[in-house]
Amino acid sequence: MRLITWNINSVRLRLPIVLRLLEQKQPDILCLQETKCPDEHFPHEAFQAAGYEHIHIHGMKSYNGLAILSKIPFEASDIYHRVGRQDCRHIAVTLPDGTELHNLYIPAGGDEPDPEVNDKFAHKLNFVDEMTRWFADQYTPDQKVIAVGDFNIAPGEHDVWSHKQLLGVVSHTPPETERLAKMKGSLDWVDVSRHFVPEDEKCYTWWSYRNKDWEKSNRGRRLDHVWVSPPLAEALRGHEILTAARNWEKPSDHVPLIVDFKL
DNA sequence: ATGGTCGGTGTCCGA
Repeated sequence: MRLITWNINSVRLRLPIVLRLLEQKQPDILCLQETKCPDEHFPHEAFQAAGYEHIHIHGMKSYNGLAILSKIPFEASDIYHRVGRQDCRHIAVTLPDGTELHNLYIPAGGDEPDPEVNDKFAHKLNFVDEMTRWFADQYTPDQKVIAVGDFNIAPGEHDVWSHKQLLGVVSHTPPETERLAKMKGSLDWVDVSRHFVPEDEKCYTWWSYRNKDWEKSNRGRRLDHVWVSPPLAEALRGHEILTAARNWEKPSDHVPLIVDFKL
């Protein structure tokens, strides 16, 4: 089974390159974040024509929004974590073998890393705390669970281009990385990118739009993640960060993260 | 130390 996660920052604007990804990489399941599209405007037909018959979406006007597109049938869940807001940041489906797949878009958190003065940062921390509690309550580590998405946190020293320079920058601050570590403990999750890429090797999935020469300066961050519960770790077969997609026409600032399983 | 660019929407907000 091939699974891809990608923050595409508008599904309507990005439709041509999403179809290109499907054509090139032929995933069984594609999880999208930041679709920025109300459900009634979601381009179902284009994805169904590409072979992705099974679609679960949760979108809204202008912001946020998620989609799971699949060749494999699934049962859509009606669980959504909103954490005090009307945001669309969490959807889930159950696969035929019972594996539960969660697609997450954790809040970015604004600029100021102080929950006292910045509501968006407070919301981000609360969101991670709530997901941590919920995963621990909902599951035990022997169950098959996958969590993917744009977590908007680069947890490790080598998940950012400069650990020292980003310690005070939202996405890599200790309150965020400590909370994400707790969330990782909620189900003894395996961080799939670090399962395949050594801990001391730089690894990024996002490069800012503000840096035109993103490839040369390479000031990236690893904000996108695939986590699996322990029983699925032995099924992992491969992993690719499709950095080339950052140079596709009208690119997203995130690139696809591809994971292969033998199930 | 600062500002740099996107997308959706509506003349700004969120990333």
